[in-house]
Amino acid sequence: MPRPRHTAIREQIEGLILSGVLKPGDRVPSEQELVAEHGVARMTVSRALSDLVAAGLVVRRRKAGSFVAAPPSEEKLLGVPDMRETLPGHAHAVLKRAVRVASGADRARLGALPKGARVLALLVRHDSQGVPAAMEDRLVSLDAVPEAAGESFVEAPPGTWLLERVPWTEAEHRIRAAAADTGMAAMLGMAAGAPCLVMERRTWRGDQPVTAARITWPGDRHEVTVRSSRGPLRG
Amino acid sequence: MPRPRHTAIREQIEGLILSGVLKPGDRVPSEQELVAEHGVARMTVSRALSDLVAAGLVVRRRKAGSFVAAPPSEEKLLGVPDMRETLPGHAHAVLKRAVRVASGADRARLGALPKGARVLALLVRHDSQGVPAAMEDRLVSLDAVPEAAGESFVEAPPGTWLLERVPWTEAEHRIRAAAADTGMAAMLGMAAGAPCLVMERRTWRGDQPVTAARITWPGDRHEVTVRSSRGPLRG
DNA sequence: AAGTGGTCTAGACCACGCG
DNA sequence: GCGTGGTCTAGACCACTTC
Repeated sequence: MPRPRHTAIREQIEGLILSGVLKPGDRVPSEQELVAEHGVARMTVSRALSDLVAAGLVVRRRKAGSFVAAPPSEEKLLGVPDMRETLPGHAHAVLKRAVRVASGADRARLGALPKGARVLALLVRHDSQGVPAAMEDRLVSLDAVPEAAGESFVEAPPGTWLLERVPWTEAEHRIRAAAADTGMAAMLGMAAGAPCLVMERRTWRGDQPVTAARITWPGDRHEVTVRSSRGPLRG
Repeated sequence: MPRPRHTAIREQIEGLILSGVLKPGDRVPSEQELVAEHGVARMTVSRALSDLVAAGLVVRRRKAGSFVAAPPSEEKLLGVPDMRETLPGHAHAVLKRAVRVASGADRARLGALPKGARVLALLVRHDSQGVPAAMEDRLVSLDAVPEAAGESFVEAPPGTWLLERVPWTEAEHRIRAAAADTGMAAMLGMAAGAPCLVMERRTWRGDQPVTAARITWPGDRHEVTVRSSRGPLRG
């Protein structure tokens, strides 16, 4: 069986979700509909849908149907929650905002982009109770998220905004410690040379790069936590 | 169906693995044997075994049978691979080694331990090509891993040794940046006050704490990377 | 009440790979 | 070759939840 039929059915729906045709909350076909469409037994489509549940792409509710799942919160992505949720009294300010054709450096950060692709570059300061808490330096691929070009990110910071809209399949985080340079120290209200936690996060939708963010926290004011368990089981 | 039968079957085998009755590489009953034992259809036990594959506890090979999976490498646990694999020319030295009744501080680090439980405390320096690369400060619960009491950790460093022997189900990592104090700076051959990456890792087997490690790297010589993808699918 | 998913059965055929 | 797992079928009964 080179191509299990449940795999084909799963991938078809997966494609609809990852391509954005089906958005979070949208209904996906019921088992009966899929049985009729593909001419297979119900257990076969049930397996396809169960696998999508295990992948976190779909949630199923009896009587209601199956729906595209909301993307996992940044909280679950890593222990770097939505800034708005962890930082008490969170506020943010967009310091720079530019749309440009991706430079070589942009392509190095974001990954393989087509020549001439446009990106949105953002510099955001996050405050907690009036005190600077983190700097966020972010690139967004406008190929992947064209609607970001018209967004001001005044209401929701870019991380939150993106996670609400763009399904991702792969994420990479690189975390290191670095001494604050004078510019960073000034923006974060700390001594130059003091330790900072620097996280670079990149996310993809399939093979397509979505966004790359470098977030810098004063070392003594933040901690990243990652929890893992062996294997989420199916629903 | 308050208790699906495939769940009961899965949990029975899960228990054998997590309790250590079945060790990595051991054979688990074949589908036929489980069918006979539980009096269910083959698809039902197949589902139980598939779920164990998804959880990473079991691997299945046609004709050969199903086997307890090798625990994921530290590499996969987080991007903090086995020191021996990433650090070129790795060597390690056990600087301190003590068995003691868990102190209050030990219990705080390791989590809920019975009163009077004994722990193994280790201080290990990791070198790369003769240069100090990281310090490891570790506690091991001797309730969870009694055989650690008689181990010298000369051949394999404790992280490697533990991962080869103890199946874990939960892991937590906390990562922060800190300035090196004078003692740490001296041991790692760096300037006092320079940024360090500090990772605290704790692992559990079920509810039982297994080990807690605090690993400190010079900030400019190491980076932690975490890769996640949405949902491993079943095998 | 009716539609949906969750589970289960008792078969079946096939692919793979160890012996 | 033959035991194992991988997939699939065409039914079935039940639980849950919305309608």
